[in-house]
Amino acid sequence: MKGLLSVGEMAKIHSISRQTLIHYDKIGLFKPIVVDENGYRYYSFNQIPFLREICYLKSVGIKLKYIKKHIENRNLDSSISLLRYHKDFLGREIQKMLTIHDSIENRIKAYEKVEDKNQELYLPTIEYFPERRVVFLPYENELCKEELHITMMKAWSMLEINKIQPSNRFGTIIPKNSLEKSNIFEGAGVYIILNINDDSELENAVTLPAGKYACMYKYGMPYQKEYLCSLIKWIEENEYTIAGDIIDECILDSTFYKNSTDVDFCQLQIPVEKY
Amino acid sequence: MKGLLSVGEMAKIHSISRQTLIHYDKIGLFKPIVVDENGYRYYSFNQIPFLREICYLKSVGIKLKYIKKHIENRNLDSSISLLRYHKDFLGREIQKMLTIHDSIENRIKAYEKVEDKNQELYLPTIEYFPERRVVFLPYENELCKEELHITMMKAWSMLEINKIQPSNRFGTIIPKNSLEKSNIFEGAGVYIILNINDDSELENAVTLPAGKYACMYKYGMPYQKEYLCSLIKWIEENEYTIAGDIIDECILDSTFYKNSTDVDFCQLQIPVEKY
DNA sequence: TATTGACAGTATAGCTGCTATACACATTAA
DNA sequence: TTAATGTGTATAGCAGCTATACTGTCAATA
Repeated sequence: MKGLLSVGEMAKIHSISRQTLIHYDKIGLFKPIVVDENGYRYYSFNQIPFLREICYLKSVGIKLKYIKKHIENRNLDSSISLLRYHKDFLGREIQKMLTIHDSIENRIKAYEKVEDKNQELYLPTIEYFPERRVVFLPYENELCKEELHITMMKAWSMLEINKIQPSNRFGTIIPKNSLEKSNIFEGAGVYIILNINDDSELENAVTLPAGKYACMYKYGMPYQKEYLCSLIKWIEENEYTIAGDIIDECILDSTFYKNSTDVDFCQLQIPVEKY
Repeated sequence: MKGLLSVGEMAKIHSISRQTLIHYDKIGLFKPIVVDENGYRYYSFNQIPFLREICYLKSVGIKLKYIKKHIENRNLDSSISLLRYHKDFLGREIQKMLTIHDSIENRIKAYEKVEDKNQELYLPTIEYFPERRVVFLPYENELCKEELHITMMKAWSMLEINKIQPSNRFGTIIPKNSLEKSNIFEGAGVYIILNINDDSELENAVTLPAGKYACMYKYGMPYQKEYLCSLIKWIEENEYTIAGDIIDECILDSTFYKNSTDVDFCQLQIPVEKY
């Protein structure tokens, strides 16, 4: 048809598919000015800027629904407000993605560290740890696998509710002064390390002090006391004293092992002082 | 069932819906260890870390398809490479979104500028413009509405092919030395301004010089010569000389006007020197 | 004139990761 | 006995198309 463009031509001009134009016609977003007796669609040259604008708005991520609403009654003010709204939305999305990007990077670093350390199994060493801010949640029942998993997930949910990306660094804290009690897990609980740049205010936030820690890598769950006893024995033999609460950090959880009854790969961390 | 968790419990622990767990079962991503005679699903506590990991990977935007592939044969190396791959992907996505964010901001600024300038219609003024880098594409046929739209879209596509976000600042350039010719549009073509931070190498990139321009806002298409003539007359009367190619910038295209036969809101920009 | 190829049309399924709905059955408490 | 709660299945819907299958139109060529 002379002076008009077919679907194919219109599609090609805008580098979109014929089907897309048919789709836009169906949803009423962008209709041809003429449809002939065979149902063939024809567009006018004047429609080119409209389709271009639709394609632009689509390309910046605005939903067709909103484009449709907008394009029907387009003016300078409505254009500005649509773009402002979407710009702000994008800004928030970018922020979220940066947070996730960081979270992944932290995880990768943690895993890479494990690759190096995997050798020194059951071997007591002294390591320095910087200050760590954690969220802490006490166990409510006797410590066992079930209680551990459930409490862990409660702590995890607490972070999610506060829109904090949980790190993969978590474990169990056993209070120093519970070591003398009949139940050494009295007052114990799970912790999850918060990212350094995370300054969210949290009720259950606790700070683990920087300093020297007697450490030991081991395969075993926190409720298996034998490794803890062996490390405490080493501390005494080497003329250190326990300077604070005991940390049992999960380095690789059971998802890394085929057999689901397998235990975690953990690191005991006991703050020490020389006397 | 004792020692096991029902769908509802498992869902609640992980802050996901029952339906989601059923869905994961169906697609084989995460299955209960026991299904009783009524079809009731039961999960073990040991499965908690697996589901947590699935939820984490999902939350950072990894597709279930890839999570499934990964989780079946999970180890330290595969975890690191999955995370690295996704981190890089995210990085690229963030870059794209930043570019779009900029593009929107530029557009908003341009529209805000129009809001101020809308008054001075048909009134010649002198404005200073900084250097502008543009992509230029000559008209191939006699200049008319059709040729203008088609050429404009060709230029637009060129940018898209080179993955450059087109700006909304475009128009027609008429060579200075064509003013004396019988067809003043000889050698004329469309241009689209490139964003300042855009240093892509392009065949058709041209730089419009910084300097003083005699300007006039008008409603009319570039092929309507009357406004151009009137502005040139004003230049002569005010003892300026034309110092370079004529620019006819489209400020608001026809998508801003209800009647599709309406013309664009444009600004003529003619570089001038005082003699 | 018949045939071919490039167009055009319609209808449907598929993608992703669920959510929502409708309906049926099981279990437990009042 | 009834009701509430929990479980099951099946299906549609969301967004924005893409892909496939099948049919019809038009112009040019053999």
